[in-house]
Amino acid sequence: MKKENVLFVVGPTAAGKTEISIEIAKKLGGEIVCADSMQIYDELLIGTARPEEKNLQGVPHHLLGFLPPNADYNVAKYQKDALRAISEILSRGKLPIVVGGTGLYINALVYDIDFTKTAPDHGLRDALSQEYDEKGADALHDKLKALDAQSAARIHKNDKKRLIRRLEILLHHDDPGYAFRVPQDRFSLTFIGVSKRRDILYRDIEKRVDRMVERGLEAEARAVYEKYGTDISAFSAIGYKEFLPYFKGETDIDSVIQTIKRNTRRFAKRQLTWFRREEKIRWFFMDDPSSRRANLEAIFGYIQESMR
RNA sequence: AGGGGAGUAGCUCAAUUGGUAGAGCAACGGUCUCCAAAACCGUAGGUUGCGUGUUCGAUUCGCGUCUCCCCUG
Repeated sequence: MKKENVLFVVGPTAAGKTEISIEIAKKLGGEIVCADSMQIYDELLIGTARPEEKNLQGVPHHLLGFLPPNADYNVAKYQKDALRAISEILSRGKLPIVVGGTGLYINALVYDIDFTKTAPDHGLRDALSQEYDEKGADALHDKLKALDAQSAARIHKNDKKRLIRRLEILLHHDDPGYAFRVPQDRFSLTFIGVSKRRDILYRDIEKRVDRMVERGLEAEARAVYEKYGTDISAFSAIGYKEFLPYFKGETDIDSVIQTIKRNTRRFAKRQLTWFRREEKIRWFFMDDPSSRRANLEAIFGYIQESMR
């Protein structure tokens, strides 16, 4: 039986994924599934560059702004939600187009990862965290080495979060051998990478941040801050957390804007690093707005060829 | 013009009594399987403005020169 097609549109922030994915959806009869860890939250509109309703052009979008900012969310939940959205879209005979720049969320759909047998144990995590702080990084890292040398080699001792998570899994299942990065085989996947030459991407990031500020980013960040405080994962979004010192009167707005630009640039770089590893991605560079049409044609061509 | 101060990494600045240069930011590479716009690791970069003198040895001291800043005219 022929596997069903799922299209992925990935790439760094500010490269133009949103616009292109809508064009693809219109042309191929698709529906979009958000794979962006911050655009899933409601009330973060400007700063996450979430497409506005009026710009969706009738293309159905899923998992976009569907959670309150104080929701407790993670990859495991995302995987479940996204897979459900994908099945629903397929059942309507439409093409699912997963669009976003959150590599981990993408991987939860691309690789065969079962989160259900490794549910988080917060008590154990706290205990391990305390042990890490008291006995030092080496102590926990040695512990991991004894249980699973392979993971220990991959996880740096200072990477507290992963160290603890890995130990958590191992202490719950004494089987250290788990398959890492095994491709899923339910769907036939096609990957479009949308990017720009580095200097152009950086320039466009700065322009976009300036535009966000003009559109009222400060007020939006303040509203989220006053309503939910800082202790929610949504407030770790770039474009929000940077306002904290400003709200406390410790710095001026210009330095906030500079920091947002800097953090966005760093973020884009990390995204590029992440996706660089995926060899199946076919990259398209949107450096020049005047060649937009030609790029779209090339993308359509590639999709057609790939999904045959 | 005179007096004073400063020239060191792309930027802002360090460098104990002279022992051939460090940090933050920026840049670049990488990791990533339940907070991921998070968290973490790493790399590179400088004829210390230029010339000259003293010295075993000069970013450091002397002289000259160029540039910038401040003050006075």
